[in-house]
Amino acid sequence: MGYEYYAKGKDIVLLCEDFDLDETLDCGQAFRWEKVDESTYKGASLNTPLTIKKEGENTFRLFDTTKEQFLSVWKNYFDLDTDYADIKKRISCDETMAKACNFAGGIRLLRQDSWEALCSFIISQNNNIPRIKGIIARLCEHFGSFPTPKQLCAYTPDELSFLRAGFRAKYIIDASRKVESGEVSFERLRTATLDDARKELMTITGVGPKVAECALLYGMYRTQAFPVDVWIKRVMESWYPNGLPACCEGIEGIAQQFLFHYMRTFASKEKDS
DNA sequence: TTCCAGGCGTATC
DNA sequence: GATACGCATGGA
Repeated sequence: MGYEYYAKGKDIVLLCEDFDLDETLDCGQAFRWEKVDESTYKGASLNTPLTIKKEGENTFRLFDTTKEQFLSVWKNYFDLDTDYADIKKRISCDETMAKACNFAGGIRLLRQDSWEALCSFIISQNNNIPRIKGIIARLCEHFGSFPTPKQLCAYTPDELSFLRAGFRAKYIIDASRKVESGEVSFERLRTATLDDARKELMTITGVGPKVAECALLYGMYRTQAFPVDVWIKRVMESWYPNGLPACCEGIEGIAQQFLFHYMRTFASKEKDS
């Protein structure tokens, strides 16, 4: 288990199992990654950019990355200290879960910045992925990197019209104000009960049950959080009418990632045939 | 043209 | 507390 890494020139070479770039970076949990060729993604976490390329089976290159950057940013972001082989083994307690884990075995739950994730999922509501990515790209371009709550709360919705975020502009401003003032505290959200954390997030205008759940799972690594969208609704209706199996307890959100991917591909194949 | 996209706020009952 | 409807924008 685990991973290894070493510096090679200006880059970091990473040896890591259970890691697929498409399944992890292009699956709707993060919106700043762009596929630049068959094996390479370019993106960022907050203000740290990265180009990462798959160079071989379980081998990746992180371009222009120091050991310090790798240890302080990317090791955590890609959740490298978590043993996904062990997780998949644990949650493969019935045929459906086993198939889902086997189908997209390289999914990892990213440990994204809390603010960046909250902001991104506010933008995601009633929206499609290309547009979500466009709005976030314009946001980062305007501020030079992902804006802090302090930077954003100085703006009015009109001044953010360049984002073309529509009715969501006022929502991200309200979020920035509540985070900046401490009315919403990520430190609290990470340690509070899940229900208290949900309630606190939903004091933000434009944050309902779905966005709160996504922020908790993708931005605070609250692995019990379980966002239910149309795909997961289908999963539950057709495969788990009585809820997820007990082996998923505590990591329902990670199980959700595997099931989401499995159902989407399953459904598109049904459509083709 | 109309519909829809990883929803939410508001009005109404 | 349940249900319908509008909402900005842009691609299909």
